[in-house]
Amino acid sequence: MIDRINLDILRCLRENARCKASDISHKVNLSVSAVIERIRRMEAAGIIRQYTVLIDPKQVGNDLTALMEVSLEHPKYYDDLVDMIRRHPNVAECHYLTGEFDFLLKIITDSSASLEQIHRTIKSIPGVSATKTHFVLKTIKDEVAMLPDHLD
Amino acid sequence: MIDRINLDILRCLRENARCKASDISHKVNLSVSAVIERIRRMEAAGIIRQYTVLIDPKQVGNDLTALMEVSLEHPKYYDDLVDMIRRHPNVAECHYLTGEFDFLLKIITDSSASLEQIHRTIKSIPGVSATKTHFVLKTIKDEVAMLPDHLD
DNA sequence: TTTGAAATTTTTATGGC
DNA sequence: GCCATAAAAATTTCAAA
Repeated sequence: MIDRINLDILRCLRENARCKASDISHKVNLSVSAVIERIRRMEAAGIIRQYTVLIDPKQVGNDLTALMEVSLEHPKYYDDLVDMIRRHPNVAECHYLTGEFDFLLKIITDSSASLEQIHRTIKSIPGVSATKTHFVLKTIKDEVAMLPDHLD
Repeated sequence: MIDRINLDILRCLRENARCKASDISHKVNLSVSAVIERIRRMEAAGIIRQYTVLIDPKQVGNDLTALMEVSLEHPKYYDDLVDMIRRHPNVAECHYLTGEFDFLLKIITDSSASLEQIHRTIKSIPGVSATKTHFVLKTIKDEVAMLPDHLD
């Protein structure tokens, strides 16, 4: 399914999800119909999950990013915590991890006052035994769609 | 610039960056022309940074995610490290932080063998004094375009 | 799976409010 | 800023290889 051509198509779409099938067809040397057919297949197979837009956080009033380490005192609290996290509008990412803390959350908000509020909310989730917050001073890199390089 | 209407437009585009301007125009009760004009303005202003695609990592052979804490022994190594990180194909995110380590990297790759190689590469970057790696057991949440809720 | 061409839909351009 | 229309361009469909 993922051959050299589909990888090139994905690269085009990653760079600009709104690019025209005719542009892609030139780059991959295939007809427009074939390109569209391949894209449809990748959508149906779930390889392409979603077309989306990257927004400048600062211009929509989200000027503050923080990473928060969260630990649970017992795994029985896992499901409830996950539910809360999924619903929280300021949690952009949440990963369950190996190591000395259990979760790492990326929090995006507009002010330190708001972060303080969020921090308090998370600390009060049942089972949360410890948190540690790191402010993001600068985001060096932030890529969303990683593609393998081993087919090149 | 970011009023209620533009926020609704961004919500549509976030859900599906390829959705038709006519669909958006129905949802926000505006003409197709007005919708397109507002989108063009947000592109020009840099509010809309990029249209992109979310890809299922597993289906393209990226089955392993890790978070790596990295510390520098001296700030003079900052620029070179940043250059290396930006060019590294398996580093999806890199944030410069406050706290007891300096950077947090998100690494996406296909195997633990490959992660071991990447880990060695990063440890050998000049100035890197310490690293600590956390395996991602499960990604609970991963949103790319956060929008403010205070205009609702 | 790919292609090419017709049918349909969308986008762009423009003039007026 | 917004709208409506017309022209241009894109996508979808479909028969055929």
